[in-house]
This record gives sequence, structure tokens and C-alpha cells, in this order.
Amino acid sequence: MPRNDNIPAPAVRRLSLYLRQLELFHAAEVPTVSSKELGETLHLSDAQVRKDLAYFGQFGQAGVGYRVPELIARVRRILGTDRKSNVLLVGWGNLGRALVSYRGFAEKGFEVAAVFDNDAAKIGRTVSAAAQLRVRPVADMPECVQALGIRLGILAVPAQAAQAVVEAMVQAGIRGVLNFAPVPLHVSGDVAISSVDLAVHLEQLSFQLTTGTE
Amino acid sequence: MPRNDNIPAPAVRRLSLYLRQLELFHAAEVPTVSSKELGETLHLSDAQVRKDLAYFGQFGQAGVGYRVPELIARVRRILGTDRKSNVLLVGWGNLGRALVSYRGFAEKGFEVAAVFDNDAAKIGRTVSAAAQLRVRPVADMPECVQALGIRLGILAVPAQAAQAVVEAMVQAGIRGVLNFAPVPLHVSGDVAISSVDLAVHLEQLSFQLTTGTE
DNA sequence: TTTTGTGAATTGCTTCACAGCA
DNA sequence: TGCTGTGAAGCAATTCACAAAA
Repeated sequence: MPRNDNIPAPAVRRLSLYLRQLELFHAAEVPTVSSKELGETLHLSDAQVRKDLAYFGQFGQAGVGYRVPELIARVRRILGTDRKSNVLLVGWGNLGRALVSYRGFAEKGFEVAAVFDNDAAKIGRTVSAAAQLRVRPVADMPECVQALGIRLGILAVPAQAAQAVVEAMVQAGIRGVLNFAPVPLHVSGDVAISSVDLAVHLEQLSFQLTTGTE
Repeated sequence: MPRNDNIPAPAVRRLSLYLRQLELFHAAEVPTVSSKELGETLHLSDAQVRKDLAYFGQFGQAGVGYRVPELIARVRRILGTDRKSNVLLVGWGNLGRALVSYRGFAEKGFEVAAVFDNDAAKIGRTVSAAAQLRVRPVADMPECVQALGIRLGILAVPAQAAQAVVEAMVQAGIRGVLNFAPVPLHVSGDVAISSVDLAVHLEQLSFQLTTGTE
């Protein structure tokens, strides 16, 4: 079994992009791809693709390339998305609502199975009639995490509430948090945090405009 | 004038985080910060902070640190967010609606000044009564970009439409695109693209759970 | 032939450690 | 003394280039 750790973080990030592209190739019924083809669609060198994949195992066939369906299955396994999993969302605001109805999560096997908010006006509101999902108070989180086997949570609350809420999430047993609040979060123990600051991305584009755009 | 180029990309990304943190310090009326203090809140070393800032100029005072309001002004200048700017959004779906009402953009000086979609059922719908903003057809984009001096665009359309729409954006004169569609975009010329794939971020967290969580 | 997997070389980023300034 | 700015050192990631496999 190929071992993790001392795998470069950039390689892990790219692994998700390889999977996404492989799924596009698969939809187009392409049976095999070479590292060169895969790299070109993602603006990466063939050597980069091969080196990255080699961190996780030996998937290719010399002279042929990588068999698309097989590599998809293997990469999903590595990323832990070969099975469906339940996730929760905290923050039933504009962004939270959009994220619950975002189809991309379900396509990757992530089901938003519980929604929390601490605004009394929102608690009890119907999130999805089909899934019989309603907004629940944050106090219900520990029980819910346990009952539904939830490990990942999405945090979409206002900045000033984020630190307190993430602590409640960790307390409830959440092991990984996707944070949309524009503040750095501090957590104890081995909980993974991934932060997405939407405004920061625009800011980075703005910077690239001021210099010779790369 | 300190020169750009050969500034490491990671340093530019962190510059946005420094600014965000400096704004928090400023709100708390902290007059000066040292590289050590700034680094600690962001889990970075003091040397990293100093080296990063030094790529852009000499902002600190030996023995004192960095004066918060001054450094904020300087960093905004560098990032090009010292003035308000108009941006446009294409894709009036769930995500698009959430992004228009997202306050974080306005706080950084980005005003969503035009919204486009090609769904006939959506064209003409009111986006914001206050701003007298309505959904317009994509064909109106070139005229609108010109009239409002728009340089940045947010792309929130379904994956299969993304490539065609980004080409229309570039054609209309857009110079930087924040892309939420889970596909790689290919553009001609010196147009900056920043892609955010929400599902990929969850996938990365999932991976961290399978290994010894870092 | 084509294309992988991988050591070796190279490039780039981060950390170290300290001179210089307030 | 406290802290910045920065060359030098160390480490990490990418690219090169080629032996081996189909």
C-alpha cells in the first residue's frame, strides 16, 4: 500500500483537479489518457502529472497511459469519496441557502443532511421538503452528528460568530470544516480547516490587473 | 518604487490575509503590530511575514513594528482596492443570487453593478430594487462593460455553459474572472482566471480525514 | 514506438541569523 | 532593548531525462 505523509500539499490539491478532469473524459467516453493529455487540459506539464499520481501508487501502463474508469475509482478511494457521506451546514443565510441547493456537492458524494442556525426566526423553517429537512438550533448538533455519522461541516455564518460556532462544531465531533467566514479560525486538536474567502479571490484578481497580468 | 514580478505567488496570496487581519486589528483600535503578532494570528512565522511584506516595500519601523492604518492603506494600494470598482456577475442561479447579496464584496470595495443571464425567464427580473438592478441578456455585456468601466467578472453558470460564457466575457473586455464552475477555463491573451470549486474543497477535507489529519 | 515511473538536477520558497536602526 | 529588512542556508517542489515496459 502506498504511504501518505511527505506527499506535497500541492500534489494533493491537484489530485482533485485530476479527478474532475478524468470525470469529464469519462463523460466523453475516452477510455485512456496520457499524462500529456491530462496535463494539457489543466495547464500542467506531463512530468508533473506523473509525479503527482506516483505519490499515491502506480496507476498507469507504459505505452498506453491511464485507464480512465479505473483511475477515477482509485482516486476517489484515495480522497475518501468512493462512498456517500453526510455533511452539515451551519448558517442559514444567503450563502448557506445557496450551498444547500448547490448540486456539485451531491455529485461528489456529499449530502447536506442537517442545517443549523441560532436565529430564532429561522429555526424550524423548511430547508428541503423532499428531504424533510428543517433548520435546527446549534444546541442539537452533538446529537445530530452522532446519529447521522457526520464528520464534515460547512460554516457559513457572519464573521463575528464564526469562532464560537467552529468551537461548537468541534465539540460536537466534527473533524473537518469548510469555512466561508473571512476570519482565521483557531481550533484545538487535529481538526482540518479549509477556508474560502470569496472577497480575497476578487482581491487577488485585482492585484493581477495592476501588474503585467500573468 | 518596489518592483513586482518574481514575487512568489504564495506571498501575494498571503498579502490578502495580512490585510484582512490588519483590518481586524484596526477595528480593535490596535495602533501597531509586530511581524510576530501578525504571524501568530495567521499561523505563520515572523520571518515569513517580514519577507512577504518586504517584497512590496519597506513598511515597518525597527523597534516598533508596522503602523496598522498606514500599512492597511499601502496594502490596499498594492492590491488595487484603494478605490471602489464595479464588477459584473453572470449566472442568476442560487449561487449567483447569494453572491450578489454577499456583503464581503462591498466591504472590499467591489460593487456588483450588472447581472447577466441567458435564461429568458430570468431576464428583466429585479436583482436589487435599491440599486435599480435587473438581469440583462449576455448580449448586453460589451456595452455595459464599457459604460460602467468594469474589469472583473464573476462566473456562476452551470459547468457546460462556462467556457462559452467566459469567452463572451473576454470578448466584452473583462480582464479578470472569478470562476465558480467546476471546469478548467481556457482563455486567449492576458486575462486572469481564479477558480473556486466548492466541492473540491470538501474533497480535500475528506482526504485529510483519511490520513493522519494535519 | 509510446508512455510510464523515478532518480538527479534545478528552481523556488521558507527559515535562519544577524546587522542596523529607533 | 525590540524589531525590521535581508543575505545566506536549508528545504521543498518541479522539471529533466532516461531506463524499463507494453
